[in-house]
Amino acid sequence: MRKGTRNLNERSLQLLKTLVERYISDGQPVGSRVLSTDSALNLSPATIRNVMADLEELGLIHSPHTSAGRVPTVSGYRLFVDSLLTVKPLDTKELARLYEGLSEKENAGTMIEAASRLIADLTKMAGVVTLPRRELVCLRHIEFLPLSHKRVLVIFVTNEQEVHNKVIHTDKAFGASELQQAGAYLNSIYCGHSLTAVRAAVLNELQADQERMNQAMLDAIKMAQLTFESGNEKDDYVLAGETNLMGFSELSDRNHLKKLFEAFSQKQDVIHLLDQSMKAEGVQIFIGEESGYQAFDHCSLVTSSYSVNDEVVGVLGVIGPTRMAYEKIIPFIDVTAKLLGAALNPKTSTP
Amino acid sequence: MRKGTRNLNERSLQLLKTLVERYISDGQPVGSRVLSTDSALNLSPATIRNVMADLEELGLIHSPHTSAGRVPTVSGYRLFVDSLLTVKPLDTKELARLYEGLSEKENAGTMIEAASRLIADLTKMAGVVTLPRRELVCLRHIEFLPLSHKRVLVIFVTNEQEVHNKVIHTDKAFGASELQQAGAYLNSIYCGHSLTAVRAAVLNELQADQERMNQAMLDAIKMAQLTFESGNEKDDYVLAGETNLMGFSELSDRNHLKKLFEAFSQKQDVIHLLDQSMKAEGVQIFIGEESGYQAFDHCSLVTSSYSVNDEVVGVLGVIGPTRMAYEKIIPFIDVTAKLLGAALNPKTSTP
DNA sequence: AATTGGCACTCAGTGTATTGGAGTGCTAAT
DNA sequence: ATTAGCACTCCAATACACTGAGTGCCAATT
Repeated sequence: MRKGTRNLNERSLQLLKTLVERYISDGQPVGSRVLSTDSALNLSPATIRNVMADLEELGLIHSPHTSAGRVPTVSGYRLFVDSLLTVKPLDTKELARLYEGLSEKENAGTMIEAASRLIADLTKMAGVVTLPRRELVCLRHIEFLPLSHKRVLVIFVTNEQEVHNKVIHTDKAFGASELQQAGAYLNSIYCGHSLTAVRAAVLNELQADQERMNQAMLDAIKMAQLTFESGNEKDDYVLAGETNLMGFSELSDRNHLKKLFEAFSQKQDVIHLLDQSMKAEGVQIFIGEESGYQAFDHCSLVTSSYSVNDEVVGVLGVIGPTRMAYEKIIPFIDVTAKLLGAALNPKTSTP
Repeated sequence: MRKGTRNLNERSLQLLKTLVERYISDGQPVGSRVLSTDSALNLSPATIRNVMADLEELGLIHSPHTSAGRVPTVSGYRLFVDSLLTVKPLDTKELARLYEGLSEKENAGTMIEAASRLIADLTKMAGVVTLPRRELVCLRHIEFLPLSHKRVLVIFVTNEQEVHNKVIHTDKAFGASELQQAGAYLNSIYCGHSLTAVRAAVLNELQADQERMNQAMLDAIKMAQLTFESGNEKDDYVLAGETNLMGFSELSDRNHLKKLFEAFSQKQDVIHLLDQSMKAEGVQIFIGEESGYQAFDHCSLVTSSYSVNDEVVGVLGVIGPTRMAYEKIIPFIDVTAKLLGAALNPKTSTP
């Protein structure tokens, strides 16, 4: 505490910065000697040791054991990322690959897949991209087909040229032609509206005075209600390059790896985490335990929401070890999100 | 070679059998001493050593190093599985869980998923189930929607209540009503036919004399041709419990594990392998390198095709380390395949 | 007061030697 | 044909010394 008075002056921050940079590039605990030559400060190792002792006391760095160098802690990384980092501009080759890879895709789904794959390939880590939020998507076509036992297969197409389907249970059995009529009716009034709007309108109709509607219209509305009721949107994401993570020595522990992959296949935790970063615009970073999920304890997650028409519709990101090249990854994710948003923009969609 | 004359008599087979059984249950190389007490043969360790030397010369077992016990080789496992194995009847609890888990499912897709999950959970290894072959599936409904740039979105539903969709590129631009007519036409003549039948019929129509058809019919046929042309059926499978494999020490090597998981996510090799076992009826087993795919070098794969109406439509199986309890897994997979086939039988499908 | 050189200390990692135990192969005896 | 006995091999564990990197602290220097 004696030296606590000069906590975090310019110089110690500079040293923390070079320490983190050095550790990120080497993966070895970095000692006072290398730091002395590595930093432009021209200080002797002894001085640096004093500073490092301070940084350690502040919980920014940490020594694996007595005679090892120092390693950044989560708080150390956090400080580095928040205030010390000098982002590197994106490599033009990478930019070109991104640009090329995100164009000329059939529909939103394949685009998302391409984005995830690109992130994984270019970062050599795992890429993840959520599907665009369904609420912001427009209904293009809806249709009902009869099944047995009062069940109906609903098929609906959105403006992203994505086909969704769902089985609903109705009160009574319908024939094919009745269902066709219902579909035609719903198409005529709801086509082009967003799914949220449709849901709201349908609820409204049901609660409103129903006398002006005939039975067929009422049935149609009821089926629409069943189709678009909430709980429907099991948000999903596309993951790519998980196997890249198996190469990192810091994730080599079998148990950690297992936890991580279990989280991937259960999806739930990942979705929660991604949902959080959907709230904020721009790049967000979760370092190590910050995420709050044990499975990601030794990972960092760099995400960015992506938008279509200035409206946030999804999130993409990269998952890797805490020791990752944030200064490159952050701008990379930022740009990728923007490119994906632009590529998804339905300027070329059918009228 | 001196003792080659008494290769593989009853006794040595008996010893091989207990050796394999012991190794499967313990995971430790088994030596002459344990084998002497374990087998009911009442032989001294020395005698057993002689026999083991023979077995080793035949390539059935192998010593990791001079002073370790013996471990079965691939051929050893093969012989064991083919002729020595005494299958254990299926645990009634497991049977009950299987039975329960495979009933009451919405459609084929969820059934397949349930099956895969059940296999993984009950064996503590990885479960894999292919989707039912599309050729044996009937067309129930087909429909076209216009997209921009002479592209058309095709949606078709099969008798399993599965919805498929595909984007096709047409020669000219169609309007919504034209496409609707085309769909109606195709529905009227091809509904209820298997997809292979439809493909064949469509090709036939195109090659036949086209004078009796009007332009609209011709367009419809052409679109059907584009929809069902081969290369369409990207066969797929559902994998569950991959993470279970990370617990096995014999697969702990990071490199092997990575290869294996890459194979899982690329799917291609797995599909080829499963395709092979589709040809044979009943249970098939690939042990270690037998599969021919490097990724599975240290794994065994126990599969069985499953049938609906006496027609093989898919394969299911379990992937685990070569050291697995074959005597339990084999009947388990056998039964699961039969139950899945029965559960998929569309006795309750819509008329 | 800040910086530095010097020094003792700690600790992971490595190499070497030793030992015990498990298991084998071979041979001679039964 | 089987077995007991014995020499041999190899792994695994243990102990020990030694090195090198890095630290903490103190006293000297600026």
